[in-house]
Amino acid sequence: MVNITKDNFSLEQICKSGQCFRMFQESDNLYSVIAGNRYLEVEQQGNQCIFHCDDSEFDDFWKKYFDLDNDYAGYISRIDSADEYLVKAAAFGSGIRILHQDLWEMIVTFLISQQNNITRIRRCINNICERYGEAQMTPQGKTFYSFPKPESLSGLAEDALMECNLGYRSKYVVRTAGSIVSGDISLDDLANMSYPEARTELLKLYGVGGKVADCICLFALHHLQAFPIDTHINQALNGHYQNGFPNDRYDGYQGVMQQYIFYYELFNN
DNA sequence: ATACAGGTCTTAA
DNA sequence: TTAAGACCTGTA
Repeated sequence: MVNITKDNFSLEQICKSGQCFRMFQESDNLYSVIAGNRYLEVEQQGNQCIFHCDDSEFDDFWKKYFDLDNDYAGYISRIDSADEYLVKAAAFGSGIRILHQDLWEMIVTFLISQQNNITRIRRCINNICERYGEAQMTPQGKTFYSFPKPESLSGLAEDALMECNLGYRSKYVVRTAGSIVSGDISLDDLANMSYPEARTELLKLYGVGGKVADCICLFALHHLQAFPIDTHINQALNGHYQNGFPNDRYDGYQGVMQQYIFYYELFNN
């Protein structure tokens, strides 16, 4: 067990924020997270958190996964006080963190996310994990499924994932898996690229456009300057930033602001 | 019923 | 180069 005190950290907000679809609310204050072959349970009450793992696993993996060493209070403090909308949005979602998630998982997840809703995206991810992932066992004897590897999906018929409810996105995922397995696109190379390089490279994948590429850059590669523009963000831009979002002011961490806006647009009544 | 979800691709001017 | 249309499917 690892017990920490942390401000600007909310499991509830992270779970709802639509960046991770392998995090589940088990009860009021208890959440579970699957990342690769790892399974974690975390409890939170106020700013007190208990991670159900040992010190070394926390230090080696989960601390980075939850971006716990980053100064989110600092990001919030630098918000233009004249920007009432952003001030409110950041206050509303002040416990959000940009997670460090697996690159391949984020590619598939955000291929599936397009023209889709969060509830259904969760179901799609669960379906492909149960159908094509590997069954794993927690020390407590609970079964969970790992995320399927590219090799597990690349050989499928292009419409095979429609049985997992992916709809027309099935062929995007199957073809993209093929691009990875063939070596046409290298996950290792992507991980070592700058934001503009990685974004350009990701756009070569079938089904990946600008918005999905930005989500992958933000949630897997941790390029915090990525600013995915979807239908909700567009609405906010039209309503509050008719001269465009002030990227210069938030240079290098626009992605954090994007998450506050996205979360506010979705969940503020 | 009908519009809409964390869009992208294809085709036609 | 830009602009409509098509696309799976559950939810409200």
